[in-house]
Amino acid sequence: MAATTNHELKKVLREHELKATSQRIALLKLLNSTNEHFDAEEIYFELHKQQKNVSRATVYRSLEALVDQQLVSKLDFGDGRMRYERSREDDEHHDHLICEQCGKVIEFFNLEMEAQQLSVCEDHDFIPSTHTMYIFGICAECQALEPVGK
Amino acid sequence: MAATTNHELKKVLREHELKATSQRIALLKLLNSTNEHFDAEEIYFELHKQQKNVSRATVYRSLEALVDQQLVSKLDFGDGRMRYERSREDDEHHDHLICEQCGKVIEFFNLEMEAQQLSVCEDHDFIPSTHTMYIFGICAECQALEPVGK
DNA sequence: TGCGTAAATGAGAATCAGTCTTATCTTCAT
DNA sequence: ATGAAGATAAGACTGATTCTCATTTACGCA
Repeated sequence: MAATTNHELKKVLREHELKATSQRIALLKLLNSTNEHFDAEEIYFELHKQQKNVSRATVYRSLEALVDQQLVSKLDFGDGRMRYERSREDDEHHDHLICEQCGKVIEFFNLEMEAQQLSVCEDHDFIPSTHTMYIFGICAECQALEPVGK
Repeated sequence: MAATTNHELKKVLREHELKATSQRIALLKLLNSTNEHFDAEEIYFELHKQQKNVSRATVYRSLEALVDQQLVSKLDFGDGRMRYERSREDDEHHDHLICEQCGKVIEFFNLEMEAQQLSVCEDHDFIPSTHTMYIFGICAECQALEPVGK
């Protein structure tokens, strides 16, 4: 889903049985253009910077629809608001390292970890649908700035 | 931290540089007496059932203090409110399987998974402090009720 | 054991993310 | 081009959590 032109995005939306409104196109275009993990308010703000005066309610409703259709991923960093990122072409799930100092988000994928998760589910006769895995800590840059050496 | 008497709890609180107020003692005692994952409102309600008329603000503030001192763990199941559980004696971290049908929470611990997490952190020169790992899906009982066979 | 002070609490106002309502537009199949 | 289904704007509303501030309590010290 690397679509970036209005026409392509329109097509993508229709393929997912969503009406191709200008608001949704703007939203998808924004998320497709960045690797940032925006929250709803930031998305609202970014759209307004682009003269796309989408209402807050529409930001939330559109994000919900796009998440349902897996065109967008919803992330919960545990700080009380949800973040959103474009979903990746490959269906490859990735998880996140989150720096508690600077807020940077580092993505990673670890096959062995995914395998272990499946194994745990099997052990408990549990059918997994999704998972969230966030590791909080201090990133390399922040370690350099404020040596935690002690 | 298997303390359960008022005296023991008082000692535990003082060891963590927290004033041993009756509210905090009641709260700790409640969480130590169960394996439930209560949210703040449930805790507020449970305390009132026991004639401990702790205010909501105090429930939140005390929980925060206890979490800071690692006497209590805070869990984010992603449904808009935080849950709290007593922290475990052994430092053994456990993670959660959460049934999307009935809300049941199954705890698990997987050494290999923890090892993989450390390895990921090393790869990224990242110093981990905590992590959250929740697997959402359907538990065995709910599968039996509503066969997902399909 | 009584005191003073820093810390904690209660009550309710305030905040903040997110959802809902309703009247008004758009999209798009026909 | 047209109308029904679906989407939007604006702001009210909700529910969880935090804040404010006046009052109370814990506890180290005299």
